[in-house]
Amino acid sequence: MDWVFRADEPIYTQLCEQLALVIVSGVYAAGERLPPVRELALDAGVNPNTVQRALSELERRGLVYSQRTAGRFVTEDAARIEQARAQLARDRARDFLGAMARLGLDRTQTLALLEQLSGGDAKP
Amino acid sequence: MDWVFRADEPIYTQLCEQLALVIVSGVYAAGERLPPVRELALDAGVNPNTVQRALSELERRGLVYSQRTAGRFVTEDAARIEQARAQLARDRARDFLGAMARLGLDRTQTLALLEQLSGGDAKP
Amino acid sequence: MDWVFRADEPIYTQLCEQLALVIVSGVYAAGERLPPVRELALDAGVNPNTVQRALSELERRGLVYSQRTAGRFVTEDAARIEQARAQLARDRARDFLGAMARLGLDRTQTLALLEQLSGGDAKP
Amino acid sequence: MDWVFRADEPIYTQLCEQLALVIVSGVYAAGERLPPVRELALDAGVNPNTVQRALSELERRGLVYSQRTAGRFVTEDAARIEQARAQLARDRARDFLGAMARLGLDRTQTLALLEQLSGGDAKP
DNA sequence: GTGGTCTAGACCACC
DNA sequence: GTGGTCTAGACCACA
Repeated sequence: MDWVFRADEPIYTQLCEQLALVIVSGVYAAGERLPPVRELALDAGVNPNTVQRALSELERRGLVYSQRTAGRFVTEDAARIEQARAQLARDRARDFLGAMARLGLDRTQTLALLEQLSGGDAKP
Repeated sequence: MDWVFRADEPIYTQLCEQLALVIVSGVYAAGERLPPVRELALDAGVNPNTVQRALSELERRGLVYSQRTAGRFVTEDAARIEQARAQLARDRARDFLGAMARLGLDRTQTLALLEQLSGGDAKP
Repeated sequence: MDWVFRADEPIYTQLCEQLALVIVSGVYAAGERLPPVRELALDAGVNPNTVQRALSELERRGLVYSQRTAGRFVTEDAARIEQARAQLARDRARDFLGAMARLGLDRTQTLALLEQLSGGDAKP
Repeated sequence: MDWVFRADEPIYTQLCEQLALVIVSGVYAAGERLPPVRELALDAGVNPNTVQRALSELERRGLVYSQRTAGRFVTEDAARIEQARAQLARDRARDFLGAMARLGLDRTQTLALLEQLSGGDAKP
């Protein structure tokens, strides 16, 4: 993973978001064990406490659960993962529509652009 | 403006991108004077040279032009601005499709989600 | 190389021009590695940043490309080099015609002079 | 005038060259009075001694002559001026042929380029 | 006061 | 050791 953080939002929320992303993307499958906190912290270049906080939030959302001694695991509840995936997609889509609106494209134009884009690789 | 920079890309390119965005969004109209380099630098919290570099790139793209003593101005060529706007929209749309694909949504599902989202503010 | 700079044009543009010249002249062949930035800077007696800027412009023109760790290389695209060579020749020729015009020689007289000069080393 | 000097040759020779140029170009007509040394020096941003030296050389070549009290004048010998003009043109032409040779164009190709160039304003 | 250029010096990622 | 980026600070031309 390549962890990238912006300066305008707490790192732990961004970490949380990115972890949710890799989970719903299936990088870590349902029921799979997550890397230890220390390892994640080292990898992301942040403080272990920050990782802890992000994971707690994911736990609150029901995406991961922890077993005292064995570590943390992705939930085995596929519906939960699916729900999170749908939520992330919805958020992204909403952001996208907002960005396009700021660029002066209404919903119709945006959809038209996407249709057109899917056709083939237009030259950039 | 709220300038936010990520750590995975040079500041000057992000600055360039964000400036292009505010220009094509009409925050600075065609022919309008941009703030002085030093002011932008102070505002964005970066070195004037970095701003200079970003603006030079915008000048190369024909979005702005500079008058040595008077300052920098948005181009008066509306077509240029329109073209840049279309390009930015295309880039965003492409990124979006990629992100959705990573979330497991193909083109049809993505379009359906956008359609559905148009109705109103669904629960967050 | 003997680097000579005039005072009426930025160093980096002159550097760029002179580097283009040695490339299209074949001093550095297609695909060949250029000296490191720091070495060129030392050689030319300018700051490494200035060399960097000149090389970036050459890269933008497609005459050189850089590999982060290995150094900079002349493009392997012979057509690009040939195109640049033709462009330089055209520029030089245009300048020459202008200079001769300022000396009062029209096109016919200029061509005649060049023809005459071809014979051998006339007395200086 | 915009006086520009390189660093690889004594200023006085370059000054001499440029003064010869303005004379044979007719900026100062035959018999016309040249500006005082001090004025030229101020204008060119060099030491009056340097101007003196350049003018002495021009005097040696017969392009100018000095009258103790009245100042320096362009020679009234039109043939001398014409001869200098021809010499300058020859020098320039020789330099040009050399530069084109370094760019890989032989005399035939060079002449062809000039012919082609004179036709119209090709886009750069 | 504006844009533009240049220098000096630092740090980073990559191998 | 390589290219790349960034900062700090200076100077210049121009009006």
